[in-house]
Amino acid sequence: MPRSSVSRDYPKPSVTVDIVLFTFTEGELRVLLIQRKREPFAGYWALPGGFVNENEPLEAAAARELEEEAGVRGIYLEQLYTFGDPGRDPRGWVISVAYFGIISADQARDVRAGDDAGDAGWFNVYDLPPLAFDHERIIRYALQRLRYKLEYTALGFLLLPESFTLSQLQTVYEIVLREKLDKRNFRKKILSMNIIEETGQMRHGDHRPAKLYRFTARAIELEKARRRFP
Amino acid sequence: MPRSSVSRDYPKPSVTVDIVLFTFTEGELRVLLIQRKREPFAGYWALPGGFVNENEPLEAAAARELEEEAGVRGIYLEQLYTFGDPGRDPRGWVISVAYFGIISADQARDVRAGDDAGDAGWFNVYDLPPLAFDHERIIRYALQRLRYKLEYTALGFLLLPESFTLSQLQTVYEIVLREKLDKRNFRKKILSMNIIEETGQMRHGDHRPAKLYRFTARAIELEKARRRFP
DNA sequence: ACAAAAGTGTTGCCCTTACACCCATGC
DNA sequence: GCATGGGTGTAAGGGCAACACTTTTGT
Repeated sequence: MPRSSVSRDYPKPSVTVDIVLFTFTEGELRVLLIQRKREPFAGYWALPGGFVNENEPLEAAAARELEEEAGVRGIYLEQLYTFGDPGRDPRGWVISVAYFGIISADQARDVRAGDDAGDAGWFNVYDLPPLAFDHERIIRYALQRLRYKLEYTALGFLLLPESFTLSQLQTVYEIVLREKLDKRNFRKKILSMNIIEETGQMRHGDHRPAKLYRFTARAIELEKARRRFP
Repeated sequence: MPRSSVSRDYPKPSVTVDIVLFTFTEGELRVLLIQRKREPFAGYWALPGGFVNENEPLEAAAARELEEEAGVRGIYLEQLYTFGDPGRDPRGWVISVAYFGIISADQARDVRAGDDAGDAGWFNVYDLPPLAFDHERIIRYALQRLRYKLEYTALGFLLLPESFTLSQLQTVYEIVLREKLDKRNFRKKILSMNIIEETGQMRHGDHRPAKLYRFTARAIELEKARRRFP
């Protein structure tokens, strides 16, 4: 058998990107889904995504699809996994590079269905509608990654609005990790990381007002440093 | 712009797999490289790998390429990252799904150059020859992953022969992590994990004989459990 | 005044780290 | 007998988990 060469005329796969975009609103961890207009899986909900253009970096393709289908830009994205199992797309040989993204509750409000996509909507990740392709599996994997990142990076803040209370932050952790946390220990841990600071403002609700915090520039630098690779 | 569809005649990329296969022999952490016979980069060393066949699972493609180019089977493999930057292959649009693998010193001895590839050789990962494509970057990333796995999984054993001394194991850790470790603390830590057991044999060398250990079935189960996803 | 969430410290335990000497063998 | 790597224990410090009450506000 001759050594493979790019110039041969062997079949090539279609390559897509799919994005699992998380946010946290109304006390729920939610994923962005787009309702499919066309077969296969017309009417089903699916992850935003689409075909990669020639000579387009993969992450750029993910960012472009998010902008086209949901009208959002400047999102935190990282590569999740590449799915290439035969049969994952009934149309033929399609390899999908899945991305994982986080968007703040503030930004999530700007999401609108794009021109060339169906309706866009945010769904509770623990209560999803039937999904197209292998997208449920992709979301499960992304959720695992999100948990893991929350456990030992400072990434939780990307899910929240710019200023937030410690109780809100704790709720995010509890819902993502699906476990109850001790209030005092949680506060100690987060404060000792030096990644948040008081804004000086208070949030007034039904009861005792709560201090508002924001993430420090340092937290953002830390996360960038962690991403120096690849 | 119409929504993308598989049936359209847009260009498709070639998709390859590249495998970063590590082993540990003669006191060095080594990577398997194949010398290229053809342009581009003829004469350069490169990662084993090649084109994915139609409807072939990606990991199966990686395993097949390792067998074709190096004659080894049954290797531990996991997906590393997908590289798709424009210009990474001078022949055109090529997306590569990189895999990360570990092979024991025992198995590494069976490696031979495959029929359709150039010479195969093991290279010290800290002293690599000039590499084709972006393969140096891929190896750097794989090395980061290897370190990270060693720090909190029991995967180091895959690099060693079936039975080994604690000093050998410590050397592996020291060379992979590039840091000197305390002998007593290292032993305490490894033994407390319950992942190795004495074989009852001793290794006789120049000096005081050393107990030989093997990894327990439990260690292997632990690692499988960790891989339940995706 | 009361309901509800905000906020606050201490203790015990475990795990990690630092550290130095004797042992068994080959030559 | 000596050179060489093999093998062993302990103490101090830091980080993590468990745990309950007071404060502040809105109604």
